[in-house]
Amino acid sequence: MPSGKATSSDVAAAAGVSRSAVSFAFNNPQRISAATRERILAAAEALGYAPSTLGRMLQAGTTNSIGVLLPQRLARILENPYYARFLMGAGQVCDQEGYTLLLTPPLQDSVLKAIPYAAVDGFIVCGLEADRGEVAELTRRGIPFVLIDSDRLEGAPSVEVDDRGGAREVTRYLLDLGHRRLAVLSMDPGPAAAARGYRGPLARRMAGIAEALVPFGLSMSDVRLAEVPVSRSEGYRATRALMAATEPPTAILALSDILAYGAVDALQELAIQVPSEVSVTGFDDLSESAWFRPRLTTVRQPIVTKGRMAADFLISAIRGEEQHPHQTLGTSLIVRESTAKPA
Amino acid sequence: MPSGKATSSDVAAAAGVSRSAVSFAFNNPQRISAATRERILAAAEALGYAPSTLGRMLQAGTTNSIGVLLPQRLARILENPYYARFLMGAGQVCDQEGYTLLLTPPLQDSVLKAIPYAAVDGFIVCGLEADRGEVAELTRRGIPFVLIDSDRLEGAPSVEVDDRGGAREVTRYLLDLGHRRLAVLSMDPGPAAAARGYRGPLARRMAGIAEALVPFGLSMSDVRLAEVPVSRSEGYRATRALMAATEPPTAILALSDILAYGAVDALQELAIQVPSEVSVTGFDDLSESAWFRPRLTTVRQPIVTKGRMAADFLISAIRGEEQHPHQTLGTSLIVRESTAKPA
DNA sequence: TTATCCTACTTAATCGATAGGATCCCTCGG
DNA sequence: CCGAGGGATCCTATCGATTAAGTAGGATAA
Repeated sequence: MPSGKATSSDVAAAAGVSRSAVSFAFNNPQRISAATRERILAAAEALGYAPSTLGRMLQAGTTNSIGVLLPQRLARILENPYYARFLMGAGQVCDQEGYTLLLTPPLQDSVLKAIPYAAVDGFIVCGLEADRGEVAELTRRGIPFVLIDSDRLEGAPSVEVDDRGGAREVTRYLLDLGHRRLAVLSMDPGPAAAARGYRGPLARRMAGIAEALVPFGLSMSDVRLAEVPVSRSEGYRATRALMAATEPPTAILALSDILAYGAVDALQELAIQVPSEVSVTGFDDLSESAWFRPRLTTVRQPIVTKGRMAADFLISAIRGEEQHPHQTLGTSLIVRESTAKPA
Repeated sequence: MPSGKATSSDVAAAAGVSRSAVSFAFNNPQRISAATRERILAAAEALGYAPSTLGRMLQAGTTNSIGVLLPQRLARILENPYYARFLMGAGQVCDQEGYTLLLTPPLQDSVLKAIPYAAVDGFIVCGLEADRGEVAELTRRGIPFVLIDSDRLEGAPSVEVDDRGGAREVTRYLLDLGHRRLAVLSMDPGPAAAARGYRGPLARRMAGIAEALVPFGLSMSDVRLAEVPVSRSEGYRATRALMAATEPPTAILALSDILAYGAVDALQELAIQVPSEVSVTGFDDLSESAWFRPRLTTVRQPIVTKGRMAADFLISAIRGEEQHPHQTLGTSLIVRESTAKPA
């Protein structure tokens, strides 16, 4: 048997029928006699025939697959529990609706280049910061998409989070406790940030922090800022550096739980008590944060819901139901045990 | 502009050339004059034309995508850090080779049904326990695949782990420490297990445990066994039940780090000291386990390497290079702080 | 007996793009 | 002025399946 090569024509020839008959045998049994159907199926079996996925997709014009356009390489994305949870939310909807999930990382470092290589019915576009070439490209291709972790954009559905409010709240909380020497442990905004300033969630969080500082007569220039890639070890390293300064901070406000974990690691190693000597806060409220010791005070954002909603919006768009829904999800401050009044 | 509807014929008509010319303009510039090319590209731009992904794939016979055939729904898979790490390994290779990664959960609870809906060049097949219908189906379709977390099978490349050795080693370690009342906290083998017995990694781990017991004059009937779905809270619940027994175990041997975390949670809540009163071991050595308190003693399996290797084998198979490589990866016992001699 | 209707298929168009080989046209040498 | 050469361009088969529309043959009804 010529492995994997049998086509519907081969089966048709073997069974002495036309290709249409073969198709009917598989998809439309009532349009063909039982006897012929048997004959066709037998021939198919003998030849090891299975209908080509691509052929069917091309004809049907649908892939039953949704793409996730990622801002970074897979290896980086998947080591981040944030994305795991986000994908979980999107996955819930996919499970229900029978879609598969195509992870599409940049191709040759270009998100744009990756688009033509993904056979999907629509995209969830994650945190694109740089230019908006992607949006134009998707629009011109007529592929539905939903924006996530980006800036709100008319004409495109999106799911956003109230990052600004969350950041404002946690900052105010620390200030209310009496902290004045704050350090912000932020994710690396990438090389483009110098030129264009912050974008998306990071911009909103920074704005929220700045906002909260005002009533206390402080500004961003009064807080120490460390920008590092999101990983526990980077959080650790940055915190060690931060604490080595004269007048080290009394509170570390991390913009990601992962970074906060690293900060606590560093403090523990330096034998600095959390929270009695230094307070630490996170952002995200990953499930691990409740188990973490000390239990982490953090800003909860509904990551799973975000994923679910993005997938929901996308599927609506694919079906041509809704046009351009926007949704902003709330955040909430979860006070646990990693924060206290300064010594 | 008729959004997303422009085809190469439309462009050809608009530019006054044939469809081939359009194709050349995009893929084979040297076969066409610069002037015509410009004209075609201009027409394409005006019409909002972009070559159809599916069309190209059908013609090229390649999708640049590899599928991961998953044994459970996406929502379940993605909440398990084990899979996140595995996918990360596979993702590293995809990044390098320019493949996308298609997550393919069962369709209507059937792994088999999901296969025809995935347009991929090959599959990584994860932990299929039930029957082997999938292998037959993939073979008949002529799609390359690699088996993971399964039983070794001639005629199909696979990447396995020495689960048996790892389980034997950790069991012996606990016995050597002096523990005699062991509890095994195992993952739920699913409904089929009653009829067919254990399969794959679980079978091997159980065998390893049994093997280690022999020299000490013990057998599986001397250890308590709890089988639960892999989640921290299930580990917690099972452990509470385990400890409520008369003569509770002095050591809990979990077959997954996640379950071990849950076990420690439960013990801490019961104010039972780990490791001085009860020892706990895991399996996997997730990166969190080194940060966990007490630092978890566990069996390390090279999950990321497994993912990388699976993807490597698969891509070799897709390119028709290697035939049916098998690889068995080693495990190693990582002794940390969650184990000690019994009181 | 003939018009009518089904059943069971077949024919052919369609989904979009790619590329081998044929064809066209221009230029240059003889 | 004609033929050869060569670059530009076009024709058409192909990838593999689906499905609207058409047809042959038999059964049914008038």
